[in-house]
Amino acid sequence: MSRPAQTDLAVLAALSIEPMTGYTVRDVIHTRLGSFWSESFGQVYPALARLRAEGLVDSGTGDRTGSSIHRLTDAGRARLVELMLEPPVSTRPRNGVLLRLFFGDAIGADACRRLVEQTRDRARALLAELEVARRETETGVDEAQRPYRLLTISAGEHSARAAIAWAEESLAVLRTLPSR
Amino acid sequence: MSRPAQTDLAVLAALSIEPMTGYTVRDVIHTRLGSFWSESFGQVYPALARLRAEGLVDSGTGDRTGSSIHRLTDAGRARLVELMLEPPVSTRPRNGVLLRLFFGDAIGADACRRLVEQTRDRARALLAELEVARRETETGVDEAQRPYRLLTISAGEHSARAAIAWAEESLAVLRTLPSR
DNA sequence: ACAAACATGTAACCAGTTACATGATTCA
DNA sequence: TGAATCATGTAACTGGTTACATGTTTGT
Repeated sequence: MSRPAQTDLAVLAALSIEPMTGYTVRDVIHTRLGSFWSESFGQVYPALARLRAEGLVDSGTGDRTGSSIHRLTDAGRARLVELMLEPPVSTRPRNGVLLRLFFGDAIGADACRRLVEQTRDRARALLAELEVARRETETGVDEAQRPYRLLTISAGEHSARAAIAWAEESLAVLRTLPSR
Repeated sequence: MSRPAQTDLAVLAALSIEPMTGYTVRDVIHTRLGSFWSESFGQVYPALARLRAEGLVDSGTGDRTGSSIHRLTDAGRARLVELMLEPPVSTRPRNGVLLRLFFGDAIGADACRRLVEQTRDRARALLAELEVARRETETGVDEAQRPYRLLTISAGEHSARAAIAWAEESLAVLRTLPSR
């Protein structure tokens, strides 16, 4: 995969839902894909300019003064499929909580407990969000897309439930260790 | 957290196990923390130079010509604790598999199935690695550190098992969808 | 003798965030 | 009227990877 093809993919994919402004592209990515993807405005706007220059999106004037609505061209749709079929780029892992727990003896069980509790609470919050997303998807999404969307929600649910189970087990262990 | 404090933390933490060369620092991070952390040589060597300049590590000559053994100073040990107690920096999520599955309708169930199978196979391989790590940790690690190390192994196991369960469920769903 | 592993470091590049600068529209 | 949201874009920075360049030691 060439340049910031990751961002290109996400932007083209967002536009495949429907034509929208750059602001909305970022917003859709943020709110709908937020649990597994992210883009900043600083990425989205240059990406749109690049994609427009390559003829992959076509930008018309939007509702407001100065705003533009971007829509996929046929070439853009083809490029989207092309990028989708490329092997996913896996970013190197960087889990600050696990790094700290691995060397947890240096800060003691109490400090570690707080980290684990935070992880658990975030997983719970995510699970609650996913519950909402699941309901919305089961009613408000096109039948062809629905099973795919549900797959990603299910991934989040499995992962969040695993995190909660791990956190609870870990807290039980940490309570038996010296607090430092 | 200031400059590349993430890398400083990982390097100082590695050196807290025992004094070692830069090469070994990277190797320890790669092999022992590999499932949740990563550093490249291009990060480790400049970090060591910086930490040495700040008096946080002390570098003596190693076994080979040109090699140096780095060890934590008292200031380095204090800095390590300081960094460990700072809130973990969470990197924004970027899961290429879920991004593709969300828009899976564009490439069809067959292509998605391959992605899910790959995810499942990787999780299985990780689980096997963690099994080895668990055995090594249960026998070969200092009693004070052992429970903390096991916590991180357990996190990997929970997450891998969740990924496998999700993948199997998802494959069942995908088999019912048109292949495109 | 040769390959693999150990060892160090730099330079170029790239991906991505944050902050800044600016302004329009909507709604309470 | 003022705050929140919608909207666009740039610039500086930073965190990180990859590739390059170089050489030693160990083990087969």
